[in-house]
Amino acid sequence: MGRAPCCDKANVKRGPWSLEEDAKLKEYIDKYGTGGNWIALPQKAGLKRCGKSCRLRWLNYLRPNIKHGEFSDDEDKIICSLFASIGSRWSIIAAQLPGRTDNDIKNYWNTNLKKKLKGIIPQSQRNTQPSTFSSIFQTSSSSSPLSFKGCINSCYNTNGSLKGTESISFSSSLLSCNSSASTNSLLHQTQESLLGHMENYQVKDNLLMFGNEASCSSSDGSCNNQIRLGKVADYECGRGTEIEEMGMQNYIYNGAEETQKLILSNGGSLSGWTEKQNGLWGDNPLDYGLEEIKQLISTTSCNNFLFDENKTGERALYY
DNA sequence: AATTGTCGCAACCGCGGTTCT
DNA sequence: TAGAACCGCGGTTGCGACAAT
Repeated sequence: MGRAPCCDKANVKRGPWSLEEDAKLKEYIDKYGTGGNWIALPQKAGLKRCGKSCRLRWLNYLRPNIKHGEFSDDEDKIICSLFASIGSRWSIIAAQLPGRTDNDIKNYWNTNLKKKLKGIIPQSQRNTQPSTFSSIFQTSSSSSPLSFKGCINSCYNTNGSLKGTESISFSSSLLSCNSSASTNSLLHQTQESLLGHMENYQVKDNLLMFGNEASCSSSDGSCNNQIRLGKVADYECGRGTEIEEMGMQNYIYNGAEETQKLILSNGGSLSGWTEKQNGLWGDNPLDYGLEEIKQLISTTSCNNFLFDENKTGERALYY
């Protein structure tokens, strides 16, 4: 048999902690420490609380040197940088910010930082935006281990048609190497994602289409308002690994998190795709510039679009 | 002044890995 | 070695405070 149950759930108090409870818990831990056993602690301390609740209260509120209140710009930057690098691993992020708790940072992120960093223009301007913008989307599926993010950068003329060469890029931290199944799944989800979130696009027969089909007018039959969604059937892990697929040339970056890039193109050459030495491509998350972080941050928000009038051309997004 | 809506944060829930009997 | 509890984590919820109408 295993251990005895940690607490009688019917007889433990829940909800906000009173000053008296705080004092009891603090006094007990100051005197005896946690003893490495949170479950036994409340009884010893004379508290009618679950051990789990005591632990949370202590770690997030009562323990010494906890910082409350405003986050500094430096803290903002560190949070953003680390989030861009490792995602929502709040405990790790908190470890880099003395006095801050994971819960604190998580709340701060969800309620302040995301909004602070996002330059979201009103919905009413989306479809009439005449200049360059980037559209960010993310999708995830509970039925699949894949969770990926990506962006489409598009230049639109004032009439809403697409202009210039466009590119689309995706990244997935969970995509396994040389797995065509994963790749297919990714592409499938990509299409669903596009269909679900990109109101200005449609996917038909593996073609991501901008505007309407009638706008296809090239003399050679090719359409500059279409992007072919193909699969990168085979690729290698490793930073700087060069791949070629459908006439494009790009790099796959394999960082500490096994992050890899799957990049799809409209079939033409993708000039401008190079391995960056700094910024987003950097190894050290703290090397990220704030503007770049903003872009990264935006990718973590489901179903939201970020419009950036100052950026043109291709850009990869990853985390 | 009363009502409704929004925001921020503390606390809870559930899951996965670890530890213990 | 199996099974149950413990621990820590990230996601979500509930509620009080404040703002807008």
